[in-house]
Amino acid sequence: MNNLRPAQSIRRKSKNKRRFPRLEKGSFLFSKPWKPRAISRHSWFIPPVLQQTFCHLPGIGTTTERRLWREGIRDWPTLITEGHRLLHAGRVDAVCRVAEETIARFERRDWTWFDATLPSAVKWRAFGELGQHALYVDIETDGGFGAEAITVIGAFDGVATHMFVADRNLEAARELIEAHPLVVTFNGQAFDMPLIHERFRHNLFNHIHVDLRFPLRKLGLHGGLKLIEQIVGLERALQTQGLDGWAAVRLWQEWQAGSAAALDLLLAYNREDVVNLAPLMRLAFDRLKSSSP
DNA sequence: GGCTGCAGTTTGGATACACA
DNA sequence: TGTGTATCCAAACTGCAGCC
Repeated sequence: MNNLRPAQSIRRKSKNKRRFPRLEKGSFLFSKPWKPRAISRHSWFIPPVLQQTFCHLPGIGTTTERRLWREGIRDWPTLITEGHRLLHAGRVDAVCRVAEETIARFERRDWTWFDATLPSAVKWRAFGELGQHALYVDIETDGGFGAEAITVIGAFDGVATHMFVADRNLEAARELIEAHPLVVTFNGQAFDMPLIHERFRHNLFNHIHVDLRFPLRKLGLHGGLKLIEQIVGLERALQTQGLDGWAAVRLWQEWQAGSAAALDLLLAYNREDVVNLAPLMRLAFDRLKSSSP
């Protein structure tokens, strides 16, 4: 039987060799120090969880993964040296081969490989290793669905927000997205990221993309982003309360018609979207991590 | 060696969902 | 409303162990 998940095997295969910021200490595969940046809301300790992930290996599902954890196997090198006593003999070679490749890809920071290989349900674990370098992204469109429909790309890097507007500086968003190994969105798997990839089609990003919609749903947080924000107690400014994606379309049309205030409000709305993704990601990571053995 | 049962993984279709 | 993905669930499949 083919052990590759079809949806994963046909995904983007980037050979992008761009270099990205080195990770914080705590990642056993990282030897050189990463130059600290400005004070960040991400400056809490975040444990490495991605490196305890085995369910992307052939023949290993969540059940076997949990059994490996129970047996004290908590990283890929240990799995390679001790896995033979816990895995079916016929699978050990294949598992070790992919585990070795996983380590090599991790050392090379080939996040595109992880993005294509990790089951979507566990991509949130990448926040453990890459959370300090996460970029929270949200786009607005003119109502259409296509690369040219993008009107605004908003991004929050944990310190500052960055707004990119069509016909002004939209292309500059590509550089910011390129520079981050972890991109966090809400429903971006189906909407934001396909459009962004189409828009910057001449570039191959190297990042792991976490769509918060699904981790939050695992935690029982159903509904759209605004509803979930209310549930967890995230507040919005008075001026942007009640706005939604369709309002963003209308505001863009008003701006095109000459209303500068409409663009200001649109950017304020998008800015809140991306800023609120950060605490939601942290919440999802903390709760899902604590629910794992 | 062949059969059977079991545990675990994979597959594929239907459905739900959230975005603008 | 169109889009695209994840999730759910049942069925099929794989590999192993035990038994004869």
